[in-house]
Amino acid sequence: MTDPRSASASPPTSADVARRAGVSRATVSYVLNGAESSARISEATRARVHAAADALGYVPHAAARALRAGASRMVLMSAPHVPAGPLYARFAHEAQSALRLLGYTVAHVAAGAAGDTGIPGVTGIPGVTGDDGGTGASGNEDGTSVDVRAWAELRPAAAVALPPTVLTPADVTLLKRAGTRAVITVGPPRVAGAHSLTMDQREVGSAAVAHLVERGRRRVGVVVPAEPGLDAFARPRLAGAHAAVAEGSGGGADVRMTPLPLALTEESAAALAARWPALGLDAVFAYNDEYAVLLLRALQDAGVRVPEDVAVIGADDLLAARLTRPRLSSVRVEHASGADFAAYVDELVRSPGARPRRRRAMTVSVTARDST
Amino acid sequence: MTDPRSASASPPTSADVARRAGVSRATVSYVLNGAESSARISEATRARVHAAADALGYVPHAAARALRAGASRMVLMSAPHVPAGPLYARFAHEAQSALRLLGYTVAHVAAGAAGDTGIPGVTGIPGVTGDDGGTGASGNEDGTSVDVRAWAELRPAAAVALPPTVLTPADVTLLKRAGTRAVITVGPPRVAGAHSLTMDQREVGSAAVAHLVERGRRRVGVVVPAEPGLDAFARPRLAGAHAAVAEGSGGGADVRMTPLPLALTEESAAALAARWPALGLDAVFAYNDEYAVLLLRALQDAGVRVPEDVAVIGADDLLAARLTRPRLSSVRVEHASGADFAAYVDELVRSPGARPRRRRAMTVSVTARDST
DNA sequence: TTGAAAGCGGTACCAC
DNA sequence: GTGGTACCGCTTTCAA
Repeated sequence: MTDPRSASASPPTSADVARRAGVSRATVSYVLNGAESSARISEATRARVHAAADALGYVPHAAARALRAGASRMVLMSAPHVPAGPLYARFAHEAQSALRLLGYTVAHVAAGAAGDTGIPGVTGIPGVTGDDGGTGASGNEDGTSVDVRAWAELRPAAAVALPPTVLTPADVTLLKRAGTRAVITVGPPRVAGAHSLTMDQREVGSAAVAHLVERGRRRVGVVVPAEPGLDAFARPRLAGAHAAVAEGSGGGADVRMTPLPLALTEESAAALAARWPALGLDAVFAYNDEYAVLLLRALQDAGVRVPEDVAVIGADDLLAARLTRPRLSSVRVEHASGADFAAYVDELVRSPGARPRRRRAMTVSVTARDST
Repeated sequence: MTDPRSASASPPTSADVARRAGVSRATVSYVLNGAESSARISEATRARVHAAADALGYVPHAAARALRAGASRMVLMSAPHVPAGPLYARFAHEAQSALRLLGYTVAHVAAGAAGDTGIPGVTGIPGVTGDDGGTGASGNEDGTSVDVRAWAELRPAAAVALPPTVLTPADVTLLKRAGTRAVITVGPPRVAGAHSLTMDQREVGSAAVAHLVERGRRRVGVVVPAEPGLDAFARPRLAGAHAAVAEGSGGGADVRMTPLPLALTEESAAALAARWPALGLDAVFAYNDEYAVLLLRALQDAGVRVPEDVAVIGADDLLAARLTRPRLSSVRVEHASGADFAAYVDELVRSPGARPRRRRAMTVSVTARDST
């Protein structure tokens, strides 16, 4: 039971516990951390210490411990700027659980715009940043974003940049310099001095277009979300679509590609559908099942027949793709399991000397249904 | 420019910077924190310090600073166990940005199952936890979950429990005892010694059922997701539905309520639709637009007419609700803005003495379309 | 079996 | 204008 007069006084320290138990701080540390190395503490003493700690509601101070230990067991992962898709969220969550099982404390921290560096006294409120008269706020004129400084200050064991976050080589250098044992980027395969888990969204575009070409389509529209936050995914998917035709996966057939900006609103979809005949397309890859469903509906309302007039394929294989008529074909994305990822991180933390490597973290396949 | 021979050596400390700049650690601290109180440092010295810090890639150690300062500017927020909905994600993200603007470092940490306490040496790997022979792992027989201990160890300025996370009174006590200035629960209005932002999902159920009753429906089915992770939202929504009829919002009309378990799969929906006639319902509130779309489709495939035979209403007003035929009515949920929330947190941190209060963080309204 | 003491990296008070 | 220096809370030798 925690002491009733809770809130007020300052948090109990190990010294408080020691005093209450009538022992030294060292003994408290031994008992509470309970490693085999300190098995030589009398049962009675241990009981007294535990009782005192409980009574006081003692919780060790992570910062003090980390400071003393020199290394933390914290894994920092970037939090997505935008509401991410469900499969993506699942991956992040799985990874988090698996890492905790390995003894790491996982924290998702925003990788967003500048602001502050977490300094107790100095807030990021506009107007405060200019007052140090030096050569600029805090150095880092070389492109290192402020967020990464905040990360480095936390001295994590590992730092994981999930898309759409990107790390510059300078970011990686800074983190490593700060003792981060594993710096990992997940996403596009650009190396940067960091280890990486490739999750190349281009493959999604390639697979979609390859499928359409296989089905005999030659004039392919590619929906590009107007929503800015999706760029990090959308651009590579479009690029992959282009790459597919460049490599001539259609057996040398000459395929025409048309990017189609589309916002996630009915109006936008209706507008696109209205000018559809003029576009002269016989297929469309819609970035995502969500966009695909929206477009499909608008096309049908405009009298365009799917798949007769135009083949439609989405991606991510969401439930929504199975609920339309016709049922939507989709590029299914299979992520590496969170457990695998966690093991990878752990391995890297243990042997930080290892040369940066790349691993595939994603495989794609086409689920063909009735819309193509 | 950061030093090329990056990775190897241990991270530079302020002492390293001092040595390189030929000054004392105190001076380094003054220059780098650049408060007006230290305006009496010569311009030349400041330049030398900055240059040294840059050259070394120096980043202050957050733990050391927090230790010294006694208080951190960290806000801990629970990360959802399950992929949360988009509006919810938006709220979380907005809050995060706004808090950063106020000078806080926000970290989302999992509030999941037990495991470890982040202790450097001791992992949570099965088999390691039993070896301290005491009265149990680390005390806490009173229900305080392990996660909260991990939170408390980090000595955050504020702790925010987002649904579906719940905090017990013991959790709250522990956190406050650890110096957390603001402990806030967002979600169901149970107070617990903590401040709270009520976001009562029951209102969603009430609004939906009230709408259906108003439309003259009397035998109402309520879809309850079979997915376990959604309980925290689903249960209160169902409860709210019941409450609506109990309070007789239908003007004393006697309304029958039937819970309908449904998994987010076509099979499950088809099965439910198959036994629909036997259920004798004239309306259904489907938890969510996602479930509503799924059910709507299955009902239509089974020959049930919407809204003639049965009125269907969803919730969350997702885009999907506007893409079905008929278009789906939905309970729209309006969250408090992230900025408001951030301001609330900040206020609480500044005046931790304040008595626990409740605030509404959500308002609901029905968007009537063609399905009811 | 237990205690004393030296730091981990930063900050800030008080001298010089 | 700058440099000592005493902490913050915890871990971990080394003695006793």
